[in-house]
Amino acid sequence: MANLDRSLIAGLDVFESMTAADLDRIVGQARSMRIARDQPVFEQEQDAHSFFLLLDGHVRVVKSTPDGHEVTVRYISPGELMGIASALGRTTYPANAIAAVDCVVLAWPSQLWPTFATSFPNFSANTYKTVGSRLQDAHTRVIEMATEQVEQRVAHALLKLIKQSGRKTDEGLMIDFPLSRQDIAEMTGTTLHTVSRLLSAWEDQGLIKSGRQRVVVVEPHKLLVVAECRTPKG
Amino acid sequence: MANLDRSLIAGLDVFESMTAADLDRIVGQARSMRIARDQPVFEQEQDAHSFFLLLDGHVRVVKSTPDGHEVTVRYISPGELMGIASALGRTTYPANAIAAVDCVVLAWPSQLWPTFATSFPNFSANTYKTVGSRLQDAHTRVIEMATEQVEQRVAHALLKLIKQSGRKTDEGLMIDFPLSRQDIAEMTGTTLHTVSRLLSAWEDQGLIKSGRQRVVVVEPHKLLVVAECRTPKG
DNA sequence: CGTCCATTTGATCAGGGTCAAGACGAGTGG
DNA sequence: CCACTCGTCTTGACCCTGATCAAATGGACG
Repeated sequence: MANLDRSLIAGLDVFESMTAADLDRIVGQARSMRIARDQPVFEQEQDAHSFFLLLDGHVRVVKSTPDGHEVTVRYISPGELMGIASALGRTTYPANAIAAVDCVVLAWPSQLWPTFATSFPNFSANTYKTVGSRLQDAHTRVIEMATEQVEQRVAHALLKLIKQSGRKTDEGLMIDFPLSRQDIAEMTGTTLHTVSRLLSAWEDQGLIKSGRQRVVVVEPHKLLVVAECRTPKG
Repeated sequence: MANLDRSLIAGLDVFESMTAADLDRIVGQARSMRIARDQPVFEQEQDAHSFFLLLDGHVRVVKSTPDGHEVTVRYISPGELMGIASALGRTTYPANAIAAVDCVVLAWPSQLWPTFATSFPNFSANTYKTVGSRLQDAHTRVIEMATEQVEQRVAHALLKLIKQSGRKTDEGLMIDFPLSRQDIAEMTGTTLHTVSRLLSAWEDQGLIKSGRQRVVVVEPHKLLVVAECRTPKG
């Protein structure tokens, strides 16, 4: 619980242009936690006692519907905030956050937020900028779901994932956490069957390589052509 | 441009628990504008010079895609903020805002936001609460698009509209601004043809009455049954 | 009275969901 | 080290929802 150093968070976007002293004050009130793969960081409808910063790993944010569907809202990468319900006046978390791999997170009690917001206006502004871009992302997804074919949505989803979590390998850009066909289906509003067919077709065309819970994009450029292909409705 | 009184905004959610003096200071820096029906309040990609409060009327917020699609993000009702890009660190508006009927709005220059945020913490917190619920709405729509049939999405859309803009009449709850089949289609990611067929069917069943750009929900309860009907995928 | 736009309705058809079955690979326990 | 099991992935066949194409109807307004 001790020995947290400001070097953990210095350099991250949300802490941009803050003094070392402020970073110390912030980090000093955090506790760090390890979350094992497939374990929740926080859960939908739970009391939002803390907000979090992902230091290492990848977290999947999923909303469950009453009728048993799961829709993946986004993946969180290292350096990103999550569970910031308190900054938006909510008292419960709106979704489940599941560790896609073993993770390390920092956690602050939610009741610190009002103090942080007034004491560190830069931090506050950067946080709301994050919120703004997530709102933007959500609207983009609504638009994709409304106007694009499944093939384009899946292509866009893969491109987004390699942009935010792509790791260069000799074969191409690998998504560096386990990602099943089912996971992709939950991101794009389709079924694992359709995703499987699409990935198989793309593999035949040499656009990607894939295996069990693993996807490598070999030809991002050509995949982008698929994603932007105009065969819309309307 | 003068004669703006705090009574215009007192009592609105976003100005909850603020003093008369603060309301005066805020309203004193606004200018009021009339926007004629079908005219823009602000436009996508434009420099976000101002943020707005809708005093009277209804505004449709629409995103246009490069390939000519239009997706309606939400309708704004009197008392709601809009164009608050500046509060989220954006410099341009993310969407078009079109007056669905003749409107009256208050406008503040965007550069006032940082001052407002620090001077009126209640106003700031309430604004971010609004942002939070819009993020929530956006995610709800993603989930609807991913898991529901068109019929259920259209039913949900109508129910949302009567909840936020329903006016009681002797026939039922009327959506009190012009709303075409095309408008409903743009909210739900379908076509005007499908919407027309659904509304016709519902009219035959006595759930609604409708006409040119006009929808009255006669049996909200039964419509809710349609909206919640479980015939999902997965 | 004529024009324009919103709406209705029918016919067709394909994208992709559903159902079904099997193959593959990883981890486990004997 | 091997057999077994379980979860992921693949692939085929079928069919339904809802998009597309086409055309007619009906108000509203000048």
